[in-house]
Amino acid sequence: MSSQTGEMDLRVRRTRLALRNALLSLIEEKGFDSIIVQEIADRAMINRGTFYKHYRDKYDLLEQTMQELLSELSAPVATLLQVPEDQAVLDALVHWLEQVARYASFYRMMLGRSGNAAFAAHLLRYLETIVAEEYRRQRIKQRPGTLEESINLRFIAAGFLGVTAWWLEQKQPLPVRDVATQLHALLKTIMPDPKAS
Amino acid sequence: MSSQTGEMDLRVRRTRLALRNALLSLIEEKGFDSIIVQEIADRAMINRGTFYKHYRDKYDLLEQTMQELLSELSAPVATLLQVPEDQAVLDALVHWLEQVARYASFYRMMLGRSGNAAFAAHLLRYLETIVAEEYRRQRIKQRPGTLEESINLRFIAAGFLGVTAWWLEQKQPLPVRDVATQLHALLKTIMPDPKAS
Amino acid sequence: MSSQTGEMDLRVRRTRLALRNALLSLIEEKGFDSIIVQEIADRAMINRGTFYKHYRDKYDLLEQTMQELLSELSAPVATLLQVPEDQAVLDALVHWLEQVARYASFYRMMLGRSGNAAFAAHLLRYLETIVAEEYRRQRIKQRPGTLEESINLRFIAAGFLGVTAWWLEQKQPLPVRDVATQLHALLKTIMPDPKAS
Amino acid sequence: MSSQTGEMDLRVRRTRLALRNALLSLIEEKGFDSIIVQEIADRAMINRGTFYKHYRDKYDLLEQTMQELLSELSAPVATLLQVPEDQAVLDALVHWLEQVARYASFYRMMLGRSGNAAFAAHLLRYLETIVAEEYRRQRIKQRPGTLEESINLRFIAAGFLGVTAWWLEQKQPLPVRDVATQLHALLKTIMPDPKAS
DNA sequence: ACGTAAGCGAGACGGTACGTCGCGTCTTACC
DNA sequence: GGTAAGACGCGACGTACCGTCTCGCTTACGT
Repeated sequence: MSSQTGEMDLRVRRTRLALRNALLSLIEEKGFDSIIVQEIADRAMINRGTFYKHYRDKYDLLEQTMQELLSELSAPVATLLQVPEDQAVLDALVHWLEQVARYASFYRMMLGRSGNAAFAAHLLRYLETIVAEEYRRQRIKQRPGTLEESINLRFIAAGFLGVTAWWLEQKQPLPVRDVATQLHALLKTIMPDPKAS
Repeated sequence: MSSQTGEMDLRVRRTRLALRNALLSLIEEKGFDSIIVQEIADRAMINRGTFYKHYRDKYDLLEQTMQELLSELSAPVATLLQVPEDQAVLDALVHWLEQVARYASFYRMMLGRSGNAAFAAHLLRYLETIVAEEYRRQRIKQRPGTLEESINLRFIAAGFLGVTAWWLEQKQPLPVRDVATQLHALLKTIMPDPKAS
Repeated sequence: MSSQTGEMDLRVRRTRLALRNALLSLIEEKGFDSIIVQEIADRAMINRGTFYKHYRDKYDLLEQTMQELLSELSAPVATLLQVPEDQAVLDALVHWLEQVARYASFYRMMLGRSGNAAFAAHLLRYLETIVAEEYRRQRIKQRPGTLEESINLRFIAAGFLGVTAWWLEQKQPLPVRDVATQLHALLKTIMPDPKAS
Repeated sequence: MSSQTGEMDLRVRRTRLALRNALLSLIEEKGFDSIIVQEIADRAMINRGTFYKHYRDKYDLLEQTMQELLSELSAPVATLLQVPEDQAVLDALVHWLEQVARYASFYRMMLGRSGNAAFAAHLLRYLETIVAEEYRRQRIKQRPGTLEESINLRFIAAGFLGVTAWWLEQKQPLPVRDVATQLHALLKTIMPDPKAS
């Protein structure tokens, strides 16, 4: 049941990959809630019993799949933001949107009205961390832990996630760059200029 | 199965009220998803079969309950915002938070990680409408339907909802006024000053 | 889950009867062990889930069915043996064999090599009681509870059951009367003549 | 999968012995039916897969184990009965009971209410052969194959097995000699005296 | 004594059946 | 007509064993 990726039995890795992909494609088609384990197993072309050898239930599979997607996001964003340039933030935004776009239908479903609150909460928490770090990086003179700061952090993270969801909802896809630019503008407006404060 | 409130059989109104309250209290205790119809019926002290005489399923009951809560919100907010004063916006914010606070545990659950995406989407849509009207009221010089405007609207509405959820998550309740003030400040920062533009 | 026969819901009685008959016919065809619950339900044309509303598992159903069959046996045999005639014993034997013959295929299976030990033990115990009563009726001068008596009782009951099983195993059915007569002869040989002792 | 004992690989013999003993001890503890292959393997301290290298399933293992036990019985009994003395029969009875006693808990389980019909049938068949030979040895004037003879044979064999099971059921073990004597008496009563007929 | 085929441990996998749970529908009888 | 009581069909759940199948390691046997 553990999730090491490296040194495992080939069959195990094959099976888990198949399950992961089955889940993703099913979510794209009909959302998460209405999926039943038999469907996942069918699509992955493994036996239902085998599913339970690897995951406790469909929520467990979702959890682990989520972790993997998130870890594809985290590292590069962190790297980008190490450069203290204004450009870095824009790059990070672009990277975020592009990454989301890679699994667009998946994220659209998970963030939509028949989506999954836990998933959104997970992403939200992640975004909050990023924004918090950015605050610190810009040495913004808000005492951490302040009421003011907490509210601002959550406001930005939630707004950010909201716009991402909005972007995914559009019938015809809007260019990443345009959305990133507008988000960047919003962030600059809302994040107090360190020199000015 | 219809939802008129006024002229119905007394027994019917009693039954529906009991079901509504049962649902609310159960959501506060364990969230919506894990609730089963039998529990609602038990707590409402009615027969399970009777439940189905009134509602298609638990989602139907939630839907109708949701509508009722929302309609308690809408009217006053609309009224408040008719006054073209800066103060009006703050009042509206205060009213929103107070209203949410009346059913704090309910909203906390529905907006939390084991919450319900449809519910959140519903609220989000409502907030977006309010913010859009406010934009129009302030005659902000953004061409409606623009990319820019759509993004800003969603950003603000989502940020707003995010902060509300954050507020509900706090162990010890923060004063409505403080949160409203900070939100007001954020809104003033982010909504372009009509005179300046 | 209780087994009252009288005052129950009509549907319940219909369902249980169907299950009982399904079980009996299935046992005749393939023995008890290899039967699965789904088969019983299929043949009784009820849903598998409903089966579990009435019986804990297939063993429970067997148990209760067994009780019913046995109670069809007991009463008349007891009555017959109340007459202190030699003829009475023969009559009882005939009745026993005839009763078994009514469900011949069922008993054949349950007493055969793919049969069920618990069932055989059940019958054996019943026969032992009958024989013990007969001993008492004939005022046989064996101190009850003696080693001698216990062994004799068991020997007769087991021999009796063995012959019944043997009779059922025959391809072409032997006349009840012949078998009963021979058994009667054996019993007279083995049961010490009260006058002689 | 074959069962030669002599010339096999040491490891194979070790493994099979371990499995046989594991089976026997498990049967003593909980009867045969409820045993699962994993348990046998665990107790024998071999891998479950290895079990299937040697036996088709647990019934196969039982079968072979049974054969071994039976062959320990047969030979001496046959020998004893060659002597045409009355004493020989008693000796054979004693030997039978003693042999059964060596694996008392095993036989107790296999012949008890949670026992195995196939096993009992097996023993019964064996006993029937013995009794049949004894009939022949005593030149009893019953035409073989008669209804009368068949019934008597089965009656005696079944009675015999029944008493053996009864003996095993007793909490405190009764002396072999007493039971053998009583059985002997029964046999003499029931088997028609050749001289007299 | 040693190389090699066999035995074996470890464990993934496809199956089948289990007993349970929750759903939504229905019927009967009561008020 | 609104309810209570509860049987029923249905479908999914998570679990338990089954028998089969690699894959390497280890060990007894034959030369």
